[in-house]
Amino acid sequence: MVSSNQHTTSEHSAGEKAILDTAVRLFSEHGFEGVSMRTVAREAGVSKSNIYHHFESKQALYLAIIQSSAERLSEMVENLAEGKGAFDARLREFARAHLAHLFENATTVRLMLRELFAGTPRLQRAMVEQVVGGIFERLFNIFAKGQDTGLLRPGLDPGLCAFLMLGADLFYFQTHDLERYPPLDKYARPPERFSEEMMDIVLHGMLVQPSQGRGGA
Amino acid sequence: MVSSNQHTTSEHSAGEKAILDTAVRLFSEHGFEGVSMRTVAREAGVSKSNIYHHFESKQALYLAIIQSSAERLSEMVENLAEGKGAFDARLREFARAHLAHLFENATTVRLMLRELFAGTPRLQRAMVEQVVGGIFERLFNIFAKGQDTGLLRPGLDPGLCAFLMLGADLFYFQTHDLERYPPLDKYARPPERFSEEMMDIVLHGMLVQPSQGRGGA
DNA sequence: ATACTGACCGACCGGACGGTCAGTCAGATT
DNA sequence: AATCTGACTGACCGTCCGGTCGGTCAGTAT
Repeated sequence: MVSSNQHTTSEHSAGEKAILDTAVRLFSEHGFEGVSMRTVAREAGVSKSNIYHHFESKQALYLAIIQSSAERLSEMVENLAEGKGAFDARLREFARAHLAHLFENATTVRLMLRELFAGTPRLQRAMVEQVVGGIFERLFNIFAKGQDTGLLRPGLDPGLCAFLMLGADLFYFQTHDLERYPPLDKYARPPERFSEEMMDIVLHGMLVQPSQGRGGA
Repeated sequence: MVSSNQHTTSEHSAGEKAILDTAVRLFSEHGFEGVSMRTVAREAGVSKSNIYHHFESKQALYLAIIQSSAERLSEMVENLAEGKGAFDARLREFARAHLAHLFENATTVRLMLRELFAGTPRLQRAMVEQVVGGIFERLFNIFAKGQDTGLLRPGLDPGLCAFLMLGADLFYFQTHDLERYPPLDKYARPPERFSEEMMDIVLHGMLVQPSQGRGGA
């Protein structure tokens, strides 16, 4: 009675949770082929057989992790940055929140990127439809609306604008670990500064009337 | 006498070349852990023992491929785009040539990106120093010179400008295969058009006096 | 002719792989 | 008390892994 709250609140036993947590970490670090079921079992503190009790196969375990990661990311995109403020302020806030979101969920994001860039076509398609497409179209709509209201340069493709913004964030995330090696270390900057300066460049190319944004030295 | 030109011209036997060609293809597609020596041998049309006759270990084979790929990429960067033309024209040409270069050496580039983003710190460092750093600093110098001559907005960091340009190209290269899936397929464009429009956006944000570049509208 | 070399091969090794299975055990159901 | 269920385990299977070894064979130098 005292501790019988497991199946009502979580649907996962303690072992299953340990398996999932360990697997998402290992798969995101070493990829599908780079992780053995024995390693997952050892690091999760359970037997290998126990994993097969909860998941049909290694593929099934991987799929479960990918899907739960995708759902988690999709949910978090909902709270990124919506209607408030001026056009450029909204965009800046979106970029800042998106980049912060990437680093806060680094493990999950790395797993998704790995699958996106090197996974099976089947999963790539699912991932684009369920996760990437959503983020992209959300940003696309902001740009399209900005163009309707005359704030975005008429000749530009809102899709390309969205692509550049998301790409800059993702590429910064991907390369962030490489900044410690020379000669790149001289040019390193923390995420917040990157987001600010990146949007400074991008926006002044996109806006009809480039407002200085932040004071500008 | 008739066909004794092998060790003088290439230093590689036919078998070794087949091994190298096959291995670079397989490793770039499936990564180090995703490729077995048996597979390399079978697809190269040689025995597994033959690979070990030419290379000490799987690691050694992988390293040889990474290094030769790095050298090949470094060489090709030499011929990218140097001094001729106006500031913005040079940058546009650099971006166009760089992107074309990525697609022409897709296999090699994919291998390098894999190692850069998910490899061992040891190799990451070497790669940054020998390959990435060179490309980056070359582009950095173009921007720095442009700032000295008053063509680049004074407040901007040339390093960030170089990062954004290279990042846009590389991110486009990475995501190019994903453009066929909805909803991204609606926004797809060929590399040449991407390079043009991307530079249009980026340059108008970077230049003090944005010259229209190519005719506009 | 002899000796040597480098490219190449088939058979084999110990170990790790993904996966299976019979069975234990605690706790809820009857 | 008997039964059932789901979490969990250790021992085991066949396969594939990276790597080794003894040996063949064509070409070359002596």
